[in-house]
Order: sequence, then structure tokens, then C-alpha cells
Amino acid sequence: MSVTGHTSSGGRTESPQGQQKAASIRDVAQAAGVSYQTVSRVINGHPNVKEETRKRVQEAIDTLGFRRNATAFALASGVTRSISVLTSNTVLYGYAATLQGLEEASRAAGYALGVRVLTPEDDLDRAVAAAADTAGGIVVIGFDQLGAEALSRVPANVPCAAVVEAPPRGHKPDRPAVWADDREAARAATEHLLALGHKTVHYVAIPASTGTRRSAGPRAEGWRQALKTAGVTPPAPSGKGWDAQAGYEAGKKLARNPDVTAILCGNDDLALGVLRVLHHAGRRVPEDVSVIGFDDAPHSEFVTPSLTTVRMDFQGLGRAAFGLLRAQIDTDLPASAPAPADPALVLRESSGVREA
Amino acid sequence: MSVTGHTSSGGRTESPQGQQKAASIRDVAQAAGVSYQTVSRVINGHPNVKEETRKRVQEAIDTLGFRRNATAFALASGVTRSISVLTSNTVLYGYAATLQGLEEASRAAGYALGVRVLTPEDDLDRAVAAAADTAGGIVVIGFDQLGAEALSRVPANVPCAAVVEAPPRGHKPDRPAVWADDREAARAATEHLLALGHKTVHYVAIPASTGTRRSAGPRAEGWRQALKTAGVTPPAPSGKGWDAQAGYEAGKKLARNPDVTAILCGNDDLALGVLRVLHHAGRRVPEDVSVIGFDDAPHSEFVTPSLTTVRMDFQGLGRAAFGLLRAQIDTDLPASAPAPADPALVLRESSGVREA
DNA sequence: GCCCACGTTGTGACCGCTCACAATCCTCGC
DNA sequence: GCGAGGATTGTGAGCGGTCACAACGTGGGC
Repeated sequence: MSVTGHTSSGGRTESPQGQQKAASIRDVAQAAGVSYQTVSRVINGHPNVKEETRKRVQEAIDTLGFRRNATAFALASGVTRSISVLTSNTVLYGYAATLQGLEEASRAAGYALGVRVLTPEDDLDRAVAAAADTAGGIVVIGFDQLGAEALSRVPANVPCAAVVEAPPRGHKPDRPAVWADDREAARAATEHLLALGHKTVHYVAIPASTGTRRSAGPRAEGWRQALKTAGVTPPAPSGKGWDAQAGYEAGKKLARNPDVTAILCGNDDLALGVLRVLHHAGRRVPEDVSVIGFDDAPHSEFVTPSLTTVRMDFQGLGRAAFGLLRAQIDTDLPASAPAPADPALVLRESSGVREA
Repeated sequence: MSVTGHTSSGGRTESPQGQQKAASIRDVAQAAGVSYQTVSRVINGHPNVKEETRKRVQEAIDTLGFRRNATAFALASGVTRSISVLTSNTVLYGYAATLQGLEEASRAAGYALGVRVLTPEDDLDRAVAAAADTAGGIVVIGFDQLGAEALSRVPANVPCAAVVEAPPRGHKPDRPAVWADDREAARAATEHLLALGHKTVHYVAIPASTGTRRSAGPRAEGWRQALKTAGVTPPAPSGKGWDAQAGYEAGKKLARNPDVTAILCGNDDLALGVLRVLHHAGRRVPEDVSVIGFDDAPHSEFVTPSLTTVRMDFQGLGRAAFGLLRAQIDTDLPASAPAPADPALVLRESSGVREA
């Protein structure tokens, strides 16, 4: 198999004169025989402009192909109509879907959207600052430690919203934020497994946004709480990452243990890895072991066995976060923040009655 | 299952005075007892500044927490150090991974990155224009018709690069672009299936970036060519979308036909759907039918049966596209465009020798 | 017939920074 | 001891828009 990986430099028709720079407001003014201020009025739809004048200016705008310079507008008016998203990932389903919601909402509102990925090597203050002075506001995706940390570094005077893990009971984040009730969802999923006859439920954790303990985070809490309520001592959670490989690794030990009949996973990728290792270990799903994931990634419905999981409205969270941010920027707006859908347990093939 | 979906408005400590606006270059100048131009020299690392002066200015910068206003800089210098990505999707693996490569490269180069999703309802010219005057250059992800169309609308005077499907043999795109040799990869995959003893190979297509025919696009071409070379008449391709659901739909007919023993899919999501429908039809993979996907999405290794697929270096394509764009903006740069890795067939469980 | 209010338009200053150029200061060589 | 020339610094103008305000009409009310 070969590759061309070819590169072609486009045939620019770059005349020696270079491309004439874009028409400015003053060019238009001259062409229309008015002052630049009048042009400004026209492009901003100011009421007090004589209809005939407006028409003349509009024609000049059209023939010159004038477009208002966004940079100059931003400088002069102080309005930026753009937001910047800070996230540690853009590919994992939860992040990607949240980003999608954010993009959709911002586009609908006429805002440009910037993306800045955070890495462990980053100087977070610098990253936040860079985002802040590029855009009119910041949205932080704080599902993980990196995001949460970045969020805490956002200067108080920059408009900011976040989508985060559900905060500990009774706590409220110090910045506007949206979240779904993962805790309750995890509890419901766990209770479902218990109701299916499983004596206990094991948990393969996603990294928590706060601290490094596997037992931290709302999903783990919900799971633990359900077990406790049922009078079961929660087994130690496992897991050390977000992807299927991490699920595979964490699942090795569980797969070997015949007492393990039910596994809740912090996300669907993890669950996929668990499913895989169970398959390798010769344990059938759901006959021998039930597996439940989290997030309802697009492919979860199509793997075999199809994955029972908790559907999360990440797009909705993204949209809501944008609403929260916009409310700070366009104070005096209808502040419409459509509520995200509730998490919902989706029953599929990977979970079933305990047979033993 | 309930949801809190809670919203908390952060406790802004907004004194009646409001936050004093950020320090400007002149504030710093005054504090340091120099002219604003000297401050400008310091922040731009201009050589001819007396060491002692530089130090004094730097101190003023630090104590005032000065940060150069990006908007003003852009306006005055005409340099934007930001790029904008136009894409019809951000979640599908190929797109998301390309975007990831783009983000990574732009961040490394100190460029901010904007994302603008294209929809069928969009006024493409408007969308392109908006992207163009927000950023210093545009990268178009042209895997599909929407992207390809947008690319063709980019005005000649705006710096632009694209990552596209491999263009027809002998053709070169009229804009700088990168692509992988999907055609060759598809051919290799098809030949592999043929070599496994399959009499023919069916194809479930992804939408082509040009035209609407399922038989268009490099992947389809490579597949068809391999069959023809082997003296086999290519069966009609199926497929009408990008996702697993589309694969499932397209696979229904194939699953019913006992003569179908090998299926090549335009991407891994499609393949997942095909796998699923084959499972429902009681046909074993790879014993009864071999399936090969395209792209090597992260989960393809972990589904059961694991998916034989063609690994694509989308991140590399993204990085290369950024390099191409940057070369137009920072003319006079080392123009380092690291070549993307070649597509590579990854053999896994879903393909095997024909047993019949 | 006059004044005032309002609709319409133009002027100046400024957003925060850069550029080009002029002005000043030193230092060196003879 | 003096002029040349480079190092260092300051000034003016401008990027392409916006804002505030002044300057025009023009019509209606008295």
C-alpha cells in the first residue's frame, strides 16, 4: 500500500500589484458621496438615515464588496461576539458532543467559536489568558482535573461559564456552570443491576475532575450510594483512564473473578474494553456478566452485545453553557437557557437477569 | 431518574466602580517613565533597548499586569495569528481526528483556532466570508460535498488550505490541499479480500465529496479498480450516509444474500452497522462473511469481532494542512510540512479466508 | 414670519497598538 | 577636541471602525 500524501500549491493569480486591500468604510463613503459616519449608520441599521441616502450607500457597499472589518469593529466597539472553549479533549464522545452543542448554540447566536486544547504541560494561566484576550468570553469543559483547574484560574473579570461534573451535594461552583445529575443516573443504573438479581456491582471509574481517587466523582458516588442503600459494601473501583484500552486493562482482574456478575463503567469506551476482555475470558454477556456503560456514545447501540448505558445530553449541556455565558456578555437579553435533557438509562443487550 | 441540571450564577464581586479596564501600553509607559513606543519595543523584543530601560518597563508590565491587546495588535499590524476551520462535522471520527491534528499544530505554532460548522441550510458564501474576516486564514475539511463546495467559494485572496479526498488521477485541486491515497488503500483492502478466496467484494459507500453517485470517490474507485483488475464485475455499491445506522440499513440486503461473503465499508461506523445486521441475520463474521472498514476509529479494535480496517492518519493530515496554510501566511518560514503517515491495512478478526 | 424641535449629516477624538521617521545621546576614531 | 555613525528614544500618523457632539436643513406651532 502506497501513499501519495500529495501536496499541491494552488495557482495563485497574484498579480505584481498584489490584491488590492478590502474596501473600508471611507472608500464606500467616497463612492457614495457621503461621510464615513453615514456609511457606519447604514451598515448598523441606524434609523435616522434618509431612505435615498441609504440606498445610495448600499449600492456603493455592494459594488465595492465592502465587508465591515471585524477587528476594527471589535477594537472600536469593545464587542467581540466570539467565545473560546477550553477543553482537554475534542475527540472523546462526551467532550466532542459538548463541543458540538457549544458550536451549534454559538453559531446560532452569531458568535464565532474558538477551541483551545489544554494539556498537562500547559501553563494553565497562560492558556486561560490567551483564550480570554482572544474572545469575549470563555467556556470551560471541566469534566476532568485539567479543565477544573483551568476553570479555577479564569480571572474574575472575564465572562465565563463551564460545564462540569455534578458538584458535591450542597456545594455550588463559584462560576456559572451547568451539569447533569450523573450521581442520580449512576445510582439508578446500579439499582437496576441490583434489581436484576446481582449481589453487587463493580465499578470501572473514569478519572475524577477533583482529586485522583477513583472513588471520587458523582458517578462513583451514585454507584456507592446505591450499594450502601442496598446494604452492600462497595468493592474497590478500578480504572485509570478514559478509553477502551483502559477498560480492557481494568477489566482483566474482574473477568478472572467468577463472583463478578455486574459491572458499571464510567463511560461507554471503558465498557467496550470491559466487554472485550470478558469476551477474551470466555465470559458471556449478559448471561454471565452484565455490563452497563455511561454516555450512550453513537456506536454503543451497534456493538454486539449492544450496550446498556446512560444517555447523556451533552449537546444540551453545551448549549446551556453557552446560554449562561451569553447572559453575562449580552446582559439584557432574553437569557434563554434551554434545559438539557435528563440522563436516561437505556436498556439494551449487555445487561440482564443474573443467572447463577 | 431525575436531573438537577442546575445553574448557579457566580458571585461576581462587581464593585459599583466596575472592574478597572486593563492597562494599556501607555499606562505602562507612564509607570515606567518612558514613551509608549519604548514599551512597544520591549513587549516585541526589539533589540535596541537599553538593558536598564527594558528592565524598568518589564517591571511596570508585571506590576500592572499588562497584556497586549490582541485586537489592537491585529488591527495595527494586520497580523492575526489565528485560523478558522470550516467543516460539516466535528464528531465523526475522521473529522474529529483531523480537527485534532489541526488544533495541535496551530496551538504549537501559537495560532488560535476557530471552528465553524457548515450545514446544508447555510449560505456558504456568507459562512466562508465570516470565517475569513475572523481569522488570518482558512482550513476547509472537504471530505464531503458541503466542504468541497465551501472550499470552492473561498475568495482567491484569502489564505486557505484544505484536507480533501484524493482528487481524480491527474487532477490537482486549485487550492493547496492535502490528502491520503484512499484509492490505493481501498484497492489493497479489496485485493486482500480477494486473496482470501472471496469471489467478489461488496461495497458500502460513504457519500462522495463530489457528485452524489455512490460509485464516486477514491475509496469506491480503488475498490472497483481492484475488482476489475481481478476480472470481476463490481456489484452495485450501497450506502447512504456516514453512521452505523446507515451501515445497518445498507447491510440488510447484503445480509440476506448468501452469495455475499465479503464487504468493504467506507468507514468503520458503517462497518459497525454492517456487523450488527449480519449478526441479526445469523451470519457469522468472519466465518460466513468478511468485513473490512476504513479509518481505524478508536473503538474498532475493541468491538467483537474486532474490525479489520484501514488506518488513516487524520491527525497527520490536519497538521499538514495547517503547515500548508501557514506557509501562505508566514511566507518566509521553514515551511515544515511533516508528511502524514501512509494509510495502512490493519488485519483483525472481521476478515478471514472464505469458507464455502 | 419667527423660533424651536427634530431629522439628517458631518466632524473630531479615540479604541490600543504598530509603523515610519525624526530627535537625541554616546562612543569612537583621528 | 570634534564630527560621524550607531544606539536609544520619542513623535506623528494611521489601522478601520465607533462614539459624542456639533452643524445643518426643514417643517410645524404660535
